[in-house]
Amino acid sequence: MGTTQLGTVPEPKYWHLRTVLAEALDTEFAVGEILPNERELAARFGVARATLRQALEQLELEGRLQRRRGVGTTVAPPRLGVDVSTPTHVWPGADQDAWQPRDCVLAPAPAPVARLLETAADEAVHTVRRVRVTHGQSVAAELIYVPSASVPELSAIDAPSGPARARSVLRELRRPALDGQDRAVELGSARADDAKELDRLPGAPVLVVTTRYAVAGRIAAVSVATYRADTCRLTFGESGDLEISDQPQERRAS
Amino acid sequence: MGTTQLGTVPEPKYWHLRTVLAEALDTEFAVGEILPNERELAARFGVARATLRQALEQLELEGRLQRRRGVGTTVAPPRLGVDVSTPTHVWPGADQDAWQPRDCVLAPAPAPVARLLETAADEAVHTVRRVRVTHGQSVAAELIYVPSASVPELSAIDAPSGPARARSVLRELRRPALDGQDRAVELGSARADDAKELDRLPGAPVLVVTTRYAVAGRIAAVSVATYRADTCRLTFGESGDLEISDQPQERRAS
DNA sequence: TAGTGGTCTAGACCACTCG
DNA sequence: GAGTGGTCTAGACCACTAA
Repeated sequence: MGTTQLGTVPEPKYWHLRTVLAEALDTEFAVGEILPNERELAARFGVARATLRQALEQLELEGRLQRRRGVGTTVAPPRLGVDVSTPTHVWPGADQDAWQPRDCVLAPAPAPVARLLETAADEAVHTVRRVRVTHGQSVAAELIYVPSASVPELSAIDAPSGPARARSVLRELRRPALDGQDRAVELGSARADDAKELDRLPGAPVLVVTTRYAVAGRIAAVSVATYRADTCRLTFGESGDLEISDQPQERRAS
Repeated sequence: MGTTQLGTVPEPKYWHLRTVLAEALDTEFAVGEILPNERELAARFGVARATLRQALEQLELEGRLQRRRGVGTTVAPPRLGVDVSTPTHVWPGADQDAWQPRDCVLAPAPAPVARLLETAADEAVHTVRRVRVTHGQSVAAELIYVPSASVPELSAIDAPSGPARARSVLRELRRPALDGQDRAVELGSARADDAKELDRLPGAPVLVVTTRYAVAGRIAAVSVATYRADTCRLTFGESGDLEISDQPQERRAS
């Protein structure tokens, strides 16, 4: 038996369909244009609607399509480059950045966050919720967790809730000198509350950026920001003008 | 009308199933354990197999499950933290890093890459392929594109192809002084060749890290690295020991 | 060869948007 | 109310793995 079988691998229909559609998007459609509806596309390609949807899901995951219930499927614009790099010693909300404070509650953090903060699982922490808006679009929702022990002054804030309280907490947060921060990016799916904020359905793919803020050698705060994976490209450094949105074509073997 | 309707939103079955399964994973299963097969699980929960699969797909996307055809569905270990931060002035392959050179060809770059390099779409560029291995696992596949003009010495390399040529090219690449680099992360789906290298099926979700290398104010090289999104968490800075793998629980509204 | 996940079908109904 | 995408069903067959 040969080592590599060339013609014997039957490509799944939905994968082939994805390729065909991707080429059509490049050549026959403009950004924002509406595609024929799923039932018509499925009929046109001679496949079941579920199969056609599998191909569309791929293209949506790659940021090339946008689908909205009740409206239709449109050709997505290139992904927005969103800068997530920060000066090492700057707290969130330090200056007029792109974030809009939404609310702040005092509640126990989720278990994984509590582990990062090295607090008891049931200890209440200040939780600021804010949303990042770029080009008129909500691209990220963030939760910032601050244990009371990190910034004692927080307990003196009297605004009961809402954006006002969130702003106060962020202001007080700037008191302690920040040693540094580090960051991790991973794939996740939007929880119900984030999905609503981002105008997506629950389960939509998101890029989760977890940041730890260190003060005096300890983690003083943790933020978990979820970015829309379909419309965003996270940039670090001065790479805001990067223009990679298309998938590279299939390469030829050597 | 009230501002928030609590019981009126019928949660999709697959989403509810995802939650139930996620809790079961936390409490009843150990890492590596094999779940009952899909047909049995579907029967147990009284749903169609397709619906059950939708829930499993979510959990796989979140890195909590691993599914292998012919084998079964197992509980995934926490995601590997993979450091993707680099000193600003260091070329790839500069020292003994975790990458294994595979091959190098001289071929036209994909259109989006050519745009980044500011080369003609049909101009042949040196393309190094290498694979990143951590803990005995292939976690990323990378293509490094270097136009001949950037490093003239490359044309003198005589190794025809294979890892030897790839190593030679990476060695010559270190000649010009690197001004700096910048980086972007976005969601993509694995092409056939990358999927094979990463032991995944085509279309599997990947985190695409695009790096531009600047020399004398111009982009001298571009690398596109695709990381397995299911098993990897990309870390920047000293955050290698971050331990966020679970999704935060649903939070209570204020 | 038995058992697993992966693909595919042909329907049905629902939730949402918009004219 | 018409049209869209989202969810769901109950099957079928295929590709792959391992005993």
